[in-house]
Amino acid sequence: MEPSLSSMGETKEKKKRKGRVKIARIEDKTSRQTRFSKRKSGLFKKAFELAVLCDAEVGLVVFSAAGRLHEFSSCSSIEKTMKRYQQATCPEKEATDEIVSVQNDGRTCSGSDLKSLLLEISYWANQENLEQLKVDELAKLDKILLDALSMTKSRKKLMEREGSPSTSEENNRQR
Amino acid sequence: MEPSLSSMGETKEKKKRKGRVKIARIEDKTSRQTRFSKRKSGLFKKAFELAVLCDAEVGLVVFSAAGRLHEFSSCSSIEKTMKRYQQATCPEKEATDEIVSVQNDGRTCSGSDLKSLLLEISYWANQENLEQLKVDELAKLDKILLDALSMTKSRKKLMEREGSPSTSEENNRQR
DNA sequence: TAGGCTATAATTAGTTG
DNA sequence: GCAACTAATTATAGCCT
Repeated sequence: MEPSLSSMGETKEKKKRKGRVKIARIEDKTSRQTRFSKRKSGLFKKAFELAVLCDAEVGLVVFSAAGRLHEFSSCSSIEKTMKRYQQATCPEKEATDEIVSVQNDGRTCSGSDLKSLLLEISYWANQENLEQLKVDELAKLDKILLDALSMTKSRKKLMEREGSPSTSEENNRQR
Repeated sequence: MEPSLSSMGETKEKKKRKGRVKIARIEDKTSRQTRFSKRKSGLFKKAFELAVLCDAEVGLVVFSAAGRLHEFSSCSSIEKTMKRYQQATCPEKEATDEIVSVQNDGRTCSGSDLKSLLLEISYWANQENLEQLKVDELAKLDKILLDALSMTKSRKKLMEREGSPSTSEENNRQR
């Protein structure tokens, strides 16, 4: 079974999966396509199972890197789910798209909201020209990361001290 | 509720999962909610991984049995994905444009690592119970933030050394 | 190119605190 | 009802046909 080229300069084995899968863009096109096909099947299966097991309504839309559309819907159509989605989110239109406009001047993030920091980061993640950030942009991103980090840090400390979350938050629907 | 194991010297099975999971509506309400919570997390994670690994655009909307909305988007907003979906499914418009088709292709790889990290962070931003992260989850997020930070740091250093504001060497493969 | 195989990684059902 | 743990199932990366 062992073909040739066993001259590996590596110190370790190179046969089976070496360790945990690194979640980063697969550069090899063929491999990426294969992975996409397999993982898409898996994702759809999971979506289906969630819908059936838990009596949920699931709408799922996926565009491959090549731009091809794949969809799954637990009910008659995705559009139906989408309408419901819009009704649920648009009694008052806010958030979502507005994230973009949250430009950080440096002190807006008073540290009370980790989520908004992370959302801000996700804004940067979607920048097309991430590779060509200018120095000041980079500095901004840097600061946000630092802020988020200090927030997780302090929260961790808090939890260790208390030993219990003790967040008796309401489970009722917020909006 | 099983009091305890009196005689566990048996050679047979313990009383763990008995067999494959049957995909059918979970009747017990408590159990259903628990399963929902766990599986929803899993589904979102898979969606996120597909997006990053395969450079896909994923939009996911879930309504729980109780009618609560949960959403995930690999880009800034689900609505964006939805617009693309509608364009893709309604060819009756006209063939005016091929806008949708080539949007994310041909990105450079130098920014990919940072981008992946930021995307990973945006996955956390989509977590609804961000306020109540568990210790190990918090640690994970922490690590990602640190990674991203070290990456912005090193890039900043690189830029300072070169003295040019941007695109010194990237100019070649600007496509 | 796509489908199968298999060992290993990852998810999760069931339970306990 | 959530969080941690464990065992068992399930998904899948890497090969191979």
